[in-house]
Amino acid sequence: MSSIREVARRCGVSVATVSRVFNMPEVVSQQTRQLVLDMAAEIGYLPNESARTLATKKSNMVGLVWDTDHRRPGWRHPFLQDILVALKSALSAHGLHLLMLAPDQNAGPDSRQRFLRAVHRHNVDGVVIIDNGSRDPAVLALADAEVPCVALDLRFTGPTCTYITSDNAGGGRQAAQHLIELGHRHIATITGPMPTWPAVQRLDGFRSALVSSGITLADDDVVAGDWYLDSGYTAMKQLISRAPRATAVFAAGDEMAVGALRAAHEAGLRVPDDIAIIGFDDIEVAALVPPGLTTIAQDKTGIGTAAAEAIMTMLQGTAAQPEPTILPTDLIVRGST
Amino acid sequence: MSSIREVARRCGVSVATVSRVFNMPEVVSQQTRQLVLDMAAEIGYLPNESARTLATKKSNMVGLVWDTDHRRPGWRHPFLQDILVALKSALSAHGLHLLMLAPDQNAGPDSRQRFLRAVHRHNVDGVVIIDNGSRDPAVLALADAEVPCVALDLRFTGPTCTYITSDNAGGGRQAAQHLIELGHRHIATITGPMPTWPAVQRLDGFRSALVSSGITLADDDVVAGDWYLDSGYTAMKQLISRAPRATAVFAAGDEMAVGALRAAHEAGLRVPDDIAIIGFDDIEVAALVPPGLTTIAQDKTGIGTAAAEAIMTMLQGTAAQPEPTILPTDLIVRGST
DNA sequence: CTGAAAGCGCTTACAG
DNA sequence: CTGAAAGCGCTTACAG
Repeated sequence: MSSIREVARRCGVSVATVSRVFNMPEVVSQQTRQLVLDMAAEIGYLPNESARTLATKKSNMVGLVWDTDHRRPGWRHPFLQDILVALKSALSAHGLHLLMLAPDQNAGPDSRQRFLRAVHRHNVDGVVIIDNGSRDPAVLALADAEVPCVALDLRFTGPTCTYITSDNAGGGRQAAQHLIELGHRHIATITGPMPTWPAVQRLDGFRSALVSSGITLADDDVVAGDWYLDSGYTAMKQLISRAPRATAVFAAGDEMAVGALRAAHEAGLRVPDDIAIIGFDDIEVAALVPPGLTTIAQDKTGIGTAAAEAIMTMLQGTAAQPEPTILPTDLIVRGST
Repeated sequence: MSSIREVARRCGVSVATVSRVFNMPEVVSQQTRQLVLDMAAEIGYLPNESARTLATKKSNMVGLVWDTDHRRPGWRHPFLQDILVALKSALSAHGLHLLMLAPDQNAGPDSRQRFLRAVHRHNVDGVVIIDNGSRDPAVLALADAEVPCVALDLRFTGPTCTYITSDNAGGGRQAAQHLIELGHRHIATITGPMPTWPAVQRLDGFRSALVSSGITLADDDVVAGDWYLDSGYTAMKQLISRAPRATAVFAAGDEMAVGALRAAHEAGLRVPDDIAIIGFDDIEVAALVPPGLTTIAQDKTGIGTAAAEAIMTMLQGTAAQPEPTILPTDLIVRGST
């Protein structure tokens, strides 16, 4: 790799000038600039980011924390790829790269420091956190640090933190309204794992919309799942066994809804005639499982893009931290309601 | 951030000694070592990776190239998350981080250099390439560079290159054998996009196993898809319209198989009684779509892990580049055959 | 086993 | 508009 010295030498200028050509081009004369640019292109000069980071304390890398909990190896995000694509392309348009942060080796596996250490060692400028619902203390520790953070689906606050989330309460409301409009009066729900924020919000919104229509959610008609398919299947079986049985079920996540669909099917119930089912997320399968899953769609691309924008505003360093972004959800009607 | 100087000062030793404690601990006296270690822990010293990279030319970062083609924004990997998890955790066990390489801003969007430049600027030690079937010249350019590369599902060769792939031909054979054992004699197939390597291999294996049993694949019974659901749907309609109609179909990817399933359903055909369908990949949906998709499973975790191991061997720099890894596939029988 | 010194490739006041 | 010089935080021969 040719260094800045090499191009300076060949151009007969100082390294400072070459540096300026790349960092504050307006300050160098048109003629010198062109000379340097041409020479750089000719010999394939590329600034060394490590050296630059060392000198400026800015790495142009944002850390990605995700899949954090070594005790939950099976955890999967329902639409990670969509988020990643949007996030990465929005960041790269501004010259930022994404570094997947691995827990620091020298911190213990349970150390609260294991991400923070990685953040500092690698000089990442900011971090994006994709929640996995585990309340990992090492993730929470990032909030206390002075590094800009944006969390997804996690109420992450602090002087340099903000978060992005779908309007989970609103989505829950949409689900309820849809079912009510279809004439359902006895409605049940399968919630997410209960202390988690999205699960709570979706339930709250759902319940409040029912209440507005004079419908109450019986305790027996609320069963918690864990977002995954099997839990939806089990929960649905439980709901089906009740008498009288609900005529509609809101599953707070599509995977669980698919499990519920299967349980209904096995019980010989027709969907939506005997029982209607509505999910949440709009994952790919939703359109594929017969009779097609009606669901509340999250704006997956919007989430990734908003995360990128939030982190970039914070890196600008101008304003205070950006307000949390709450993205609207969308009712997608398919065959299951 | 406290620097190496600070801990040296506090311990009354030279920075060289502190550096040795972290990089060649066996060479410093037990007593000094402990002193330094304690002090480092006390003041929270963390080596700065940028400075280290600058000095050693090794960054402990491996680049990830994926989703490379800006002209194909909709491209999705069927099991990216599984690969990522396995790759990341295997790498991080060795202190390596994954940097998602964004195309270099200053190369044109079509420049063959756009990944290579990012590789050099960021001093990544190696790169993992996840193929998207696009033959992006900027990806191919990585093969000519001197940086260690391992590609997934892409026959990537060169002095510092190797690749990982499932045994696509073997999987194709397994699919054929399964159908033959079930008594099928008139068999059709929906292939992947045709010049791509996995598509070709799967078809070759499939066809050769048929031939071994004295069955030939009629030209009309071979329809190409593009891996995605819709193409499977369309291809299946076409196959169904043939007379005589095949009694079994091998779709070379699960997404396409799901589309085929739908087409069969819409045509009023019972699966597997009227027509059997077998897929390839074993993605999550395979188990979810009724009647359950029989498929040839890829070892998703194995692929990620193998990629990590290959890159680490190359970084060791001892041997020549590692041999390509061909991972066995697995027949998973469900309801569709 | 340890230290002094040079060097990795850049940026940025400070002068001019 | 440009250059000389110091500094970013580390590693690594070279001596001892």
